[in-house]
Amino acid sequence: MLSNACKYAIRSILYLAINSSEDNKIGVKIIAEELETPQPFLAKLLQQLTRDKLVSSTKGPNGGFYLDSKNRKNAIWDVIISIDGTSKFDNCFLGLAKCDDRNPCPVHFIVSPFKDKILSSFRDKTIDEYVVEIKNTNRVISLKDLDLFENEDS
Amino acid sequence: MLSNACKYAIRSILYLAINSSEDNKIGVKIIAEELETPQPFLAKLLQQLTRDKLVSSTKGPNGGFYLDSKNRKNAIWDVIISIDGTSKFDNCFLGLAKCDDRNPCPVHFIVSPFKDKILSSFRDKTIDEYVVEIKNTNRVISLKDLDLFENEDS
DNA sequence: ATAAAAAAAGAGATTCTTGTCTTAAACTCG
DNA sequence: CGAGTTTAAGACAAGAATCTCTTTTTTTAT
Ligand code: FES
Ligand code: FES
Repeated sequence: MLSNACKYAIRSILYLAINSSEDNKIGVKIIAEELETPQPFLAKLLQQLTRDKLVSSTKGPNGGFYLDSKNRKNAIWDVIISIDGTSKFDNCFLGLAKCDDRNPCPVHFIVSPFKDKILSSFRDKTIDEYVVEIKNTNRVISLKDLDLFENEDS
Repeated sequence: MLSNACKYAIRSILYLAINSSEDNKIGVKIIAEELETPQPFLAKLLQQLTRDKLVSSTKGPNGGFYLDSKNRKNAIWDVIISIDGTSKFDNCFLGLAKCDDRNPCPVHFIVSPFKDKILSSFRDKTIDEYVVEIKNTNRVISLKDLDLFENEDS
């Protein structure tokens, strides 16, 4: 559904939302290590996001990427638009030319409610709100955070 | 989620399930036209499906592809395994290394129920059963069938 | 000023997916 | 048998996605 590029970008934005500030800019190197993504490739993506004003950056020593308060008012959806475009969300799951309720493919009514949900999750919440939700519910973003509950079987 | 190749393959199987029989084999050319897919590419896919005994074929005049009663007992899931493999269904939507309920990414609990549904739709029904469902509910398979209800606004 | 640090930019390499082309093999029918 | 038809197979080509490398520009700190 999403390209690798877009997945990296979303995870970067969330990472920056949680860990960065104007006083604490983070370099590509760190971000790439934390998210375990290819470094120069991620750099390209961050450049793209910066061009589209979804993240902020400064050069030089103590420079790096961060989110200012304006950036935090955007939605994940804006990241998807910037990197992947929206076509993958509009297209039919089985590749038919059109996807709508009146000419549904065999899985349309399974796929369609899911699309709506994920869409509203990405589009109707600001990054800020997203982060609050992530913190409240202990969601994982980077890879290194995995297996948080390794030894606490429920 | 699914590759083009896999979408073509699924649509072909469904097309053959509805339109072919041992007495009515269908050539690649016709199938490719009906589904509006690149012909030689589809031929490759049908060869692959034939190797995996998901479709049947005979060469020569009046030859072509068809589904025998054994083929019809398979599931769409078998097509996906044959063409794409299952990894796309196992992987995390945001590209994290593992996808499970204990280390959920921010969208895990949105994506996960959908995966279960689509999976059971593909895995727990035979092609035969799928076709019955398609016929009962007027689902669209090829592109040419689109806009069936053009002038019957509900 | 100068040196170091970091992003920006652009060219290039690799791999994967998609798609094409050509030849071989098998089958049918006259 | 022999001509025609259709799948099978394999090599090949184009394109996109992914990833890398090098150079330039900007900023900070000394
Ligand atoms: S028509 Fe196929 S997903 Fe909507
Ligand atoms: S952990 Fe991301 S979808 Fe399950």
